[in-house]
Amino acid sequence: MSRKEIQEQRMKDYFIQATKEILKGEGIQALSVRSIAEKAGYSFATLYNYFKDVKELIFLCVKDFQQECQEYVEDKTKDTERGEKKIIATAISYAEYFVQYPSVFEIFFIEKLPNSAENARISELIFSFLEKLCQEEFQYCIDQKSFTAEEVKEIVKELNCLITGVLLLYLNRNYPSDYGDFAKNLKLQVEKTMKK
Amino acid sequence: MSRKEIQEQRMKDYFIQATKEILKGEGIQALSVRSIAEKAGYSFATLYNYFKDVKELIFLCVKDFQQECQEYVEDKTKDTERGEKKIIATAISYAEYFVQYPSVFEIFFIEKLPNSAENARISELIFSFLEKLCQEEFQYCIDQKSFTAEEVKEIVKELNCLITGVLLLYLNRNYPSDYGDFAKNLKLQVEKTMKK
DNA sequence: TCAAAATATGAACAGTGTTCATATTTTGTA
DNA sequence: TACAAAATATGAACACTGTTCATATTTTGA
Repeated sequence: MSRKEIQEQRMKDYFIQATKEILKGEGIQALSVRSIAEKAGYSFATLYNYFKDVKELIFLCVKDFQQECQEYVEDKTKDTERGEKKIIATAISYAEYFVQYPSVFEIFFIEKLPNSAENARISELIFSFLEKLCQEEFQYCIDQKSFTAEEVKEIVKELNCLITGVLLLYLNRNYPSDYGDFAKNLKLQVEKTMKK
Repeated sequence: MSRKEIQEQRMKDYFIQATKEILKGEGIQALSVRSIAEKAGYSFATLYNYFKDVKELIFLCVKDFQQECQEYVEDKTKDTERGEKKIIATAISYAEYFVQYPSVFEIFFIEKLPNSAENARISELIFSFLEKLCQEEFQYCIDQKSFTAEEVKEIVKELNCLITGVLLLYLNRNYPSDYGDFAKNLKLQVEKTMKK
């Protein structure tokens, strides 16, 4: 990276960092071009010298949040025995992360992405993320002959859709209204999906 | 209803009708207090003499859309044989309706509801809607002893979460990117859920 | 017919994202 | 070191958003 590129990336990181902090703290309803710039210590207009619009900035946070989520999941599941149990624990921890940071769920699944080749890649990053988290463990299951590769493909898709829906209904429609019920339901359904 | 109440309801209906038309036509991104009022033939300020805010107006459309969706589903499934097959057809038609009207999906599952007793009722209306659509047929299955009441309770919950997730990923993250793949996946997963 | 009540309305406000001309700073050369 | 040129930061302005409120208009009833 040239001197210039380093400096430019540093500027971008200030804005990205500010965006992440607001999303994890005050939440997405507090996020605006002006609030981001203020937290970064610049004018809102400066932001436009580094990003084409605020959506670009927002979606640049996805990778960082995924990294953080992955670390959360790995820590939560590190003592779980390998195989099916670990996959279940991974899926549940993945969901827990979004309950803890609802605004991250919004960015990942709700915030609109204008159609473009770049955004298609971001989209893919998002919807293949759970698969990525479980990949190693599913491979282990295939090696152990507890699942075929074909079965795994279907299960991953189903887990992904299921958990996304469970989260959306809980976070946006308060269903179930109690967190305990949500967690119980999540566990039950994830286990069921693994059993089929 | 008193004369006054009739007139007031009529005014409300003008705004509700306008809102529904915009949502089904130009979509939610074209929906604003001013666009609704213009379509209704009044000033935007008049709207506030009948609704406390635009959210109240938007969520008053839910019942109408559910009615419409129900008619769509009933028409699509009227020739399907009773029992499990009809439930599957119902769930798929339900999803199809939202693919046809993505803005209705937004209202139902994405648009934020401020916390209140009134909104809790709207929320319940939404997340129990699929159950309502399938209720009669599930009862038939219970009577036929193909499912127990306990099983039905779990299956309904799972169908609900699953379809919500499938729709969210398709409509907001273009996953899968092809409608055919979406429909195939939807069918497969609904059938799987019924089989467990 | 006319006062009183009900209703409709535009101005105004605070917020949003974005653009652009300009002020400021940094850079490289003379 | 001085200065012109390029790079960068910025506030004003614009077109939107939802909402409030004083006021203009219409309807009602005596």
